[in-house]
Amino acid sequence: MNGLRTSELARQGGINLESIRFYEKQGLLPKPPRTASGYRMFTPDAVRRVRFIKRAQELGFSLKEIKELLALLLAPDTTCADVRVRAEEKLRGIEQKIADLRRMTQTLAQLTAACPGRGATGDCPILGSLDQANPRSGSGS
Amino acid sequence: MNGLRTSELARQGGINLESIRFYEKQGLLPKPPRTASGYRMFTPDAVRRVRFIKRAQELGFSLKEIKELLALLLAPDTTCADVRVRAEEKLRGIEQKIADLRRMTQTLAQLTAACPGRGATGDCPILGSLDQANPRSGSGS
DNA sequence: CTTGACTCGGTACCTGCCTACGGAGCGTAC
DNA sequence: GTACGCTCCGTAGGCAGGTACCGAGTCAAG
Repeated sequence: MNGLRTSELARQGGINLESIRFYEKQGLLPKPPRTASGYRMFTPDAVRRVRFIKRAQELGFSLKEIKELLALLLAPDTTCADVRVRAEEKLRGIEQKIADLRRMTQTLAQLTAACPGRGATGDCPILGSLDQANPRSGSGS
Repeated sequence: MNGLRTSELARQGGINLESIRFYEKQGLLPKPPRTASGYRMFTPDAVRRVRFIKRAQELGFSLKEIKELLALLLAPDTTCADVRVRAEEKLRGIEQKIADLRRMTQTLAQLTAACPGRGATGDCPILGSLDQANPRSGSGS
């Protein structure tokens, strides 16, 4: 038999062996045929699949979303548009996250800039800001 | 007694009642004195503490880090510099996350731009890219 | 005194993504 | 034929940050 064993798929896919079984359980990898004694026999196709999953993860897709992408991929009547919609949604989601994080960095940057870097904590604008109920991250009205 | 009860602290702090007990267990809130029958009696100070936690969370600090911040805040010999170091570390961490996310959006944006939005999935650059082992997120060499 | 709202504590559950363990069976090299 | 390593499976654990449930006790009003 020339199918890949689990560990070989894990190696070629660059993930942990246990993750293979985990993905299979989650429905991300198709249940492969087995040898008479129950060993999984993966085709090289499975390596592509694993890499697909990894790449999609790197693009910010959750396993759940990747599962949907894979379902789309396999559905005969899926169009490119279906896929693009997912990508665009994800894009917007990530942009939203970036905006959130940027607000955080702005506030943090302002606070660290205002912090003299010495003296007691009582004068620290960072702690001071955190202690305010509703700080405007500067001198409020 | 004029101490706040748990639910009142939760309300004023803007968090769930159960979270109060959770934070206490995690060491984020000091164990408050109790009435004879075991009810927690919080001082108004606890409201500040809860809001501190919430604000720090909004700035991207994990509960673990917030606990450290609070410890700093309470240590008598903490200087402003100690606090600023934390804030700067967090700032760098968040900037790193932003950079990661931006790479994702760039790739996704390129892919969706390249996607015609119609036709079969076989032609879809998005799925195609995910299927590649080592895509350069554009037209490779 | 009873009712109803509140609180207590512990524990279990949740999402997301794995990772580890243990005991059994399989396969191959020597 | 046996020793070693790989594989099987189910289950448990772990991080983060809570949320939910339960039975029992408490408090204040009527």
